Amino acid sequence: MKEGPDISLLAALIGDPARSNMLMALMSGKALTAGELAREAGVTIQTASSHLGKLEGAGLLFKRHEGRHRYFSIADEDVAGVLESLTGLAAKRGHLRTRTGPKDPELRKARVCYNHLAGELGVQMYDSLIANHHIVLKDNTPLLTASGKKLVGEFGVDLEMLAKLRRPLCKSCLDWSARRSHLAGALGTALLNQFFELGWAARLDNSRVVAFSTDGEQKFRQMFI
Amino acid sequence: MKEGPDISLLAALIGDPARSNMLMALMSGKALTAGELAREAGVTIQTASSHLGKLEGAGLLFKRHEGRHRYFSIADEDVAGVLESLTGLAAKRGHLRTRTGPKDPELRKARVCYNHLAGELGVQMYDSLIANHHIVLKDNTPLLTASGKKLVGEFGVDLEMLAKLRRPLCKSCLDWSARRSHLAGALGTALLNQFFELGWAARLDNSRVVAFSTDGEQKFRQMFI
DNA sequence: CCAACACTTCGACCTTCATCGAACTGTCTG
DNA sequence: CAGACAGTTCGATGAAGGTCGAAGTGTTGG
Repeated sequence: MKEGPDISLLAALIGDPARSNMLMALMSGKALTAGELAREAGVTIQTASSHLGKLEGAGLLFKRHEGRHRYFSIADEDVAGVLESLTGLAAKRGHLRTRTGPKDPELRKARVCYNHLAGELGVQMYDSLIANHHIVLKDNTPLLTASGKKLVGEFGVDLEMLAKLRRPLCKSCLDWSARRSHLAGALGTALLNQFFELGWAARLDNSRVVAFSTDGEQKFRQMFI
Repeated sequence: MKEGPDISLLAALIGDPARSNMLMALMSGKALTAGELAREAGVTIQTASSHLGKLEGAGLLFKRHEGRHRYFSIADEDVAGVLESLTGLAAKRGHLRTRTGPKDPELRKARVCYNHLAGELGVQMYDSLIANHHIVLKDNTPLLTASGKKLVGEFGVDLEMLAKLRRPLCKSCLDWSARRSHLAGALGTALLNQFFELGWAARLDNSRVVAFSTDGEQKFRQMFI
C-alpha cells in the first residue's frame, strides 16, 4: 500500500470551486491578471491572491510580472491535459454547472483548449491531417511528415521559428466534448493563430468559443477535408 | 465564463487523502471490501463507509453486495484514466508520498492499472503490437487487425467471448511512469489474465506490482519483441 | 434464537481552510 | 511627491466536512 505519487494534494487544489473556476478560465490559453481571475471566480481579490499563490506553488500555474500587473497562465500542457480529462469525466457523469450557458453548442463546435483548437473542428483537423498522412503517429506522438511540412509551410506557419522553441512541435490532446484527440503542441498553437490572422475565425470575448466566419469555416473544411 | 462541466466536485472528492488512498488501492483492479479499504486509508470503518458512499454517489465507484460484504471497485476505465493522468502529473511535479516504498522500481517495470498491464512491459507490449501491425490506430482508438486476432487467438484469448461483453475490445491508457500509452480494454484484461494463467507472472500481495518470473519475462519479450 | 460479524446511520466534536476587512508593498500617472 | 491602482500579507471569522463513538440493520453460523 501507499505506492506511487500522492494525487490528493493536486486534486484538493483543483477541488475548490474558486480555484477550479480560475483554472477553467485560464484554459482559454490567455494569461489573465489576478483581478480578472478574482472576478471570474466570484471572490475578492485578496481571496484570489491566496488561491493563486497556492496554485503557483504547486506548479499548476505560471506567474509573470508586468508592471503592476501579475499575469497567470496554465503552467504547461500536462496540467491542461489533466484538466481536460477531468472535464471529460465530469461531463460524462452529468456534473454540469447549475446554469449551462447558451454558448454550449458553439463550445462543442470550436473552442480554445489552452492554446490550440479543440471541439469538433479541432478533431476534424486532426483526423484529416492523419488521414492524408500529413501527420503520422509514432509511439503515440504525432510527427509531421514531409507533405505535412509542405502543407503548413505554404499555409504560412514558420516551421524554422517553431523549431527554435523548446516546446514539442506536435502533441495530441484528448477532447472532453468529442472524446477524441486533437492537435496540441507548438504547431497546434501556430495553426490556431494563423486562423485568427487570416480572419477565418475570431475569439468571442470572455469565452473559450472560437467563432468561425462563414467564409472561414468553408475554407477550413476545404483544407482539412 | 462558467462554461463547460464543473470539475470541482470530482476533484474535491479525489482530493481527500483518505479517499485518494482508497482509489489508488482500487487501481489494483481488485474489488475490495469496506473494511479492507478502511485499513488501506488508515481510518475507521465508519469514516470509510461515509467516504465510499460519496464516491459511489458520484459514480466513481461501483458497489456489489455479496452476503455481509460490500465489494467496491473503480466504476469504469474513464475513472481509471483520470486517476492515472493525475498520478502522472503528481509524479512529474514531485508530489511523492512521504515514504516511497522499496517497490518503486518494480512498480515502474510492471504493474496492474485497473485491470490491465501497465509499466515498462505494458508499454513494450503496446508498442510491439503496433509496430507489427497487430493493432492499428484509427481515430486514436486501437483496432485489432486480422494478424492481431490470429496472434491473440493462438495465445489462448477467446475473442468470441470478449465480443459478447459490452466493453470496448481495445482502448489505450496513458502510463504515469513511462508517460506512454499501453493497452486497456477487454483485450488488455484478457491478455493480463492469460499471463497469470500461464504462470508467466503473478501478483504480489497487497500491491499493484506484477512480478514476472525469469522464464515468463523471457517468453513475454520474445512474443512482444 | 443468539452471538459474531460487516457495514451503515446518527450525532457530536474539532480541525481545516475559504473568506474578507484592514493594513502594507510596489508601480504608474500627473 | 501625492494619489490612484494592482496585488500581497495578516488576522479574525465562520462554515464545511472529516473523524469517531454509539447505536442500528442485515447476514452468517452454530
